[in-house]
Amino acid sequence: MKLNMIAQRLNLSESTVSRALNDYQDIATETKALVRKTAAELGYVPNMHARRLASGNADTIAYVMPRTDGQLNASFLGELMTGMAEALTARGWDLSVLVPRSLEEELETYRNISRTRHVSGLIISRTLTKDVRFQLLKDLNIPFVAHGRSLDSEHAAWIDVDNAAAFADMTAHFFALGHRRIAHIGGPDTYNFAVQRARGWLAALEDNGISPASDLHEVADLSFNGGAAAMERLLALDDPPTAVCCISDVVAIGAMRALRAHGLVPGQEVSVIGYDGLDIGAWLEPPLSTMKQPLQSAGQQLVDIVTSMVEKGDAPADHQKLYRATLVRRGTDNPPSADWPARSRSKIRPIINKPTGGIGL
Amino acid sequence: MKLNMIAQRLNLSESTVSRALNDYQDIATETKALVRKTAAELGYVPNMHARRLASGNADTIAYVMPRTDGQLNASFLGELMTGMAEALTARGWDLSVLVPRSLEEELETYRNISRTRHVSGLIISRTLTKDVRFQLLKDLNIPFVAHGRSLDSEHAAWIDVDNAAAFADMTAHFFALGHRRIAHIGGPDTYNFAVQRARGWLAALEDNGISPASDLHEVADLSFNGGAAAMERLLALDDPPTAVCCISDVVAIGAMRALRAHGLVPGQEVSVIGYDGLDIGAWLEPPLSTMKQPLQSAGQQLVDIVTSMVEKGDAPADHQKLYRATLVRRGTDNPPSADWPARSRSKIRPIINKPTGGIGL
DNA sequence: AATATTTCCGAAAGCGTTTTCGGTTGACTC
DNA sequence: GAGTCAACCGAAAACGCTTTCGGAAATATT
Repeated sequence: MKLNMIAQRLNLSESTVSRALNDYQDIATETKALVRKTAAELGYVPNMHARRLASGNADTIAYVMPRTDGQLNASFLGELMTGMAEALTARGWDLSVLVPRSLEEELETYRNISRTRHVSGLIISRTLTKDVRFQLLKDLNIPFVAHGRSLDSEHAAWIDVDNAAAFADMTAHFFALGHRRIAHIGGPDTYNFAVQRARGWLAALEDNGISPASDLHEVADLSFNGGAAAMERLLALDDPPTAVCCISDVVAIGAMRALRAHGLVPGQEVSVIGYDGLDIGAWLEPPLSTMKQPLQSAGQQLVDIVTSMVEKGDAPADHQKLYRATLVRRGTDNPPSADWPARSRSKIRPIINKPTGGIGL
Repeated sequence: MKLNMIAQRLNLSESTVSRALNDYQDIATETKALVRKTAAELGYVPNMHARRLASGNADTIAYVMPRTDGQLNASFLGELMTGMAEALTARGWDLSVLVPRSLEEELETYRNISRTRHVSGLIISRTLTKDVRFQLLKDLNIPFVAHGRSLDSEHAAWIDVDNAAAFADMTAHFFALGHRRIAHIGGPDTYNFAVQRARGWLAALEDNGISPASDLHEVADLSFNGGAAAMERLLALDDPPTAVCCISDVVAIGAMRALRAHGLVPGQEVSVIGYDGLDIGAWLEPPLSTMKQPLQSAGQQLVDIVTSMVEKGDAPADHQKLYRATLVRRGTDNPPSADWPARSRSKIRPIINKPTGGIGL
């Protein structure tokens, strides 16, 4: 089952067999065929370590998993990883997973990789507005592609959703439905996508001749609780919004809870649209409208890009792709209600809003 | 940055340096210290491929990701992988991910691994009642640990939740609340956990002197739709249940939707408890009660087990661990309602129940 | 017909470790 | 003071493959 066995059997040299299997041009076509046939017969599988040591290529792509901020960014994760793994195994490459505990550890890992080259390329995600990784990876000369842009990603490879367009669409949709007080619950602007989404919302408002009221822009933790808290603040306004653009479905779900806590029905007094297209949204009461990004193939794409950079030495900047998210109307986006905000506004009071804690059996 | 450089610098042989770094007993303590110091100074990092080729150890654990049945087992996935990755990097090992497209492909992958040994151990999950992988991996002599048991797992290493106990607890809890018509929405019995959970439910019924009515045992797809459909069937019964034990939170959420579609409120006319402890459950209306399994550390555990089997050659059967799930009461488990089932039973009719499909913008 | 080109293959030097096997020392035993 | 043992280290052979280089045979060029 080693290379030399198949060489012996055919009275060829090891090197010839090796080159035959690797499709070198200086091997006769029929020799190649012969070698491949007997290789298959003998069930030959090359030893990865030997191959990698000799060639210097690791044939491995590492996915840098975001340090879980606790969130279920996860439904996402499964699809993404499946896509990556499939694309890689089709090529005979390995998928490795890195879960750095801190930024410093992450950067240190990158430095190691650049030394040993035991990973040929990286896929990073959860990009920050200002993200030092871009510069470091470039300096270290490690091929990589980012899932999401950054201010520092100009010369890097990335795929991303057009966040601004998505939130502009979302906002314009609310406008078309008749809404005029359209709020936005965004995220910390260390996340680049948070900045972009806020920008899209703002642009759409201005395009439609609405002067954006700064009190309609809330910043929330990217969590259920964060969404709930932000919505509380919006409801406490003198002139609360009739529609809310939420930075994520998770945040939107928190916001829905806050509405209910005040006896309001999402999509009735206050319309809500989330972002991510989580399946679960369809099963809420009422079903949550959302923007869905096409990430079924994102994993594939990312792998294609980074392998191509590794193999063909493609320039990073040749690989920048922007996708559009599409609106999925499910139930929480409707025209504004006539009797909202009601006269009896005094009834709206902040409410402590925590999910019911678990009680052990 | 190679081994020989640090050897030259110290006037030692490569082999001495190597053994020093690997803590061999036949190297003077002070020599070791010296070697390690200069290794650190020079920023030496061993070449994985060379090391692995020479030693024959791959120092890599592969996680076999379940072919996504579409479900959001994903929040789960994130936690699990984080745990595994952390435990492995602490040891300097790699985490690799396998996503086989079919069973046959999966088995073939295992055969390859047994040849090349480019993976030292496996972590498999989503175990089936009758699961051929156990026998094959044993025959191939590949160290592995399963996340979940099987009929074939007697001589294998595994960690699992006590599914039977969990569903017995759940059922007993319903009984204590006063319920007597307690249904179970289970899964296909190709999944071992489905069998165990059904068994737990059944056992608790009998323990409490209830003769289980076979019409109260539904089998569902492990999906939102599956849960909804199963609940529809239960509601169509002449004597519908007052409480339902659901095999998963996802199924439970589908069931809740079905209840609402009939104007019923989960936890009022019909109580519902799910399983998995998904965070999202707390944000439903009403919040879904559930059984939570302690999978925070499952990844760690799995890695500990499999690495120990690889390194110390531990016997698989020494590593079998059962955990208990705990009830998290949130809102859908309450005493039975007096006026249910109502006399006006004729009102209950099957309803086509699909989530509102998305409409593009 | 002699030379120049291809076409195809073998030899051999790596790739950077690990690991076995002896071989020197110096200390210890009697 | 010869022999025995430890303690410590170096030489060298793997590990299984890739890749460069040169050479022989076959073909094309003039």
